[in-house]
Amino acid sequence: MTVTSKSLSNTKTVKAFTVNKNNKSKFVECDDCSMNSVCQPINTAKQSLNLAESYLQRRISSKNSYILFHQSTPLTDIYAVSSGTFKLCQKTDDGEDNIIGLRFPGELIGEDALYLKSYNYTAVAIGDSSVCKVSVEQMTSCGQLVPEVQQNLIELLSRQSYVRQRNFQAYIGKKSADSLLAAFLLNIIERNAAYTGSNDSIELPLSRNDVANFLGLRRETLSRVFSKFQKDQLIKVEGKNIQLIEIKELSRLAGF
Amino acid sequence: MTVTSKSLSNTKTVKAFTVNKNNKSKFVECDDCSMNSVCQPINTAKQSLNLAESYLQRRISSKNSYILFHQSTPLTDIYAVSSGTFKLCQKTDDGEDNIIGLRFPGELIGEDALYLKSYNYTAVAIGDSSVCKVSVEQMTSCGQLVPEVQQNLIELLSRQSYVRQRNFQAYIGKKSADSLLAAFLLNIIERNAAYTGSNDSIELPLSRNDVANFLGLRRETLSRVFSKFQKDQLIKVEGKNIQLIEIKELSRLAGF
DNA sequence: CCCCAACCTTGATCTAAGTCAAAATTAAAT
DNA sequence: ATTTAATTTTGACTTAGATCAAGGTTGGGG
Repeated sequence: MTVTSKSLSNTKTVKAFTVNKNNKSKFVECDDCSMNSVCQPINTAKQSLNLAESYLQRRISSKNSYILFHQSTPLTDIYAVSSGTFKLCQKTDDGEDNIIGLRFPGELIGEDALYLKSYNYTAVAIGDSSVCKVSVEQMTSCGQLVPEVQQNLIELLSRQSYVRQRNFQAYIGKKSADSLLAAFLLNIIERNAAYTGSNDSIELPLSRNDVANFLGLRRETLSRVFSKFQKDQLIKVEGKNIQLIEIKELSRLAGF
Repeated sequence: MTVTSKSLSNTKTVKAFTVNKNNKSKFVECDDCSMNSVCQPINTAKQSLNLAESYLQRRISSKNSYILFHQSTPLTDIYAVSSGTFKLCQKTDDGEDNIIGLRFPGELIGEDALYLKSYNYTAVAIGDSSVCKVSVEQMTSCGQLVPEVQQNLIELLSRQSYVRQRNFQAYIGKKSADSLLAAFLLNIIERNAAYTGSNDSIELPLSRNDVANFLGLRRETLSRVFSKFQKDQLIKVEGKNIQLIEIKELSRLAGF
């Protein structure tokens, strides 16, 4: 069962660190986290492994604009967002910061550096956030002793492979502002659904500027599309909260 | 060294199946193939594993328009292109075929289905092509016996994670036809460089229509940009052959 | 070799997004 | 609470790409 999910570990999911749904800065449930496969307790016939002492640090908090790591520095850790949001940025030649990805609770950051051993973007917290952190070096040496660790890493990577492909598909070949925004809203709400418990609304921490940057639109254009979507009763916006009203129509616009 | 490349296997690379560089339909060198890590001979202290008999089939050839697998069918195999090109397509609601990816020699197809266990696009050969094929089920049972197989799968997935991220970055946030085409040309030539031996030209098997579809442009627009790039002496086009002349300028246009 | 079909290019208009400028709203700071 | 700064929205105009239409190429089959 090399590439099957839920390999061994009938051990219970770690829920000690999650708090209630009403709390604004709640943490994602471990069950809903992409890191899950490599940070559940591992009990084999021979030994029980204390992850915290081996390679795992849970729920490290960080303030707005905190930088997890810088572009072009050597890989040391991979992270999972446990609360808040992170943006992944690259500097362009003209010094502009380009947002090339977003990460929400339960999603990984930096795992794509496993191959080249160095990060190829800068990861920045948007608002108060927190992460769980896995030391690659330490996990690696663990993996040599405990095969289950390897198995779990395979699960993590194959799941992530799927997530990335899906993300790519969401945006490739889209050009119109309408379809881009529709795809964006559906994409981020889906990615946050397990965490927020809602599949039609989100508390969007990004500025319009950041969204426009990510989608490759001008902020004025994005603003107009937001206005149009509201006028046409496709979405409802209240401050940072965005609620989808006509999901069918938005899906059609997005080409899903 | 769980996630390090070149784990064990000091065994020689399989080169028996490659032919000379001048041959039009040559096969990619195994050294340059993403599948490499899982299809090299494995010799452990205890046993020598015959991959061909276990889970691997080499160089299965296919003609133009051959379909490797269909969207929404269960995962059975993952493939590496050994010659030719494949396009990954999804049907849109209005019946149109949407190209959401391309795969060149040495690249994987279908590995992103490991997580959900079903393919989420249709893979179609463009021109005469061939693939190497790994049976997931068989490899999986092998992995339970031979830990090196697991290790090799980790390498494969982490490398692929990087490749995908890079691919995503190439297109996200790009809107202008110039930057899209520049990014596309640089991207595909880079991805083919090891295979073709050239880092400034390519024999592009796709129709303009397919390229336009993939980039989300109209074929007329794409054609105009091609014309402009030629007029400005950025590229030279002769039939299916495209040669980059001003790589610096193209990189600037692409925002790299 | 010629014909037909598929593919590619070019031209003329139209439309959607970019640009520039200013007003309005929201957030931060004193 | 009031001022100031930052962000967002709206308007007028320009430009790049889409659309519609026609003319060229290329390539395979008789």
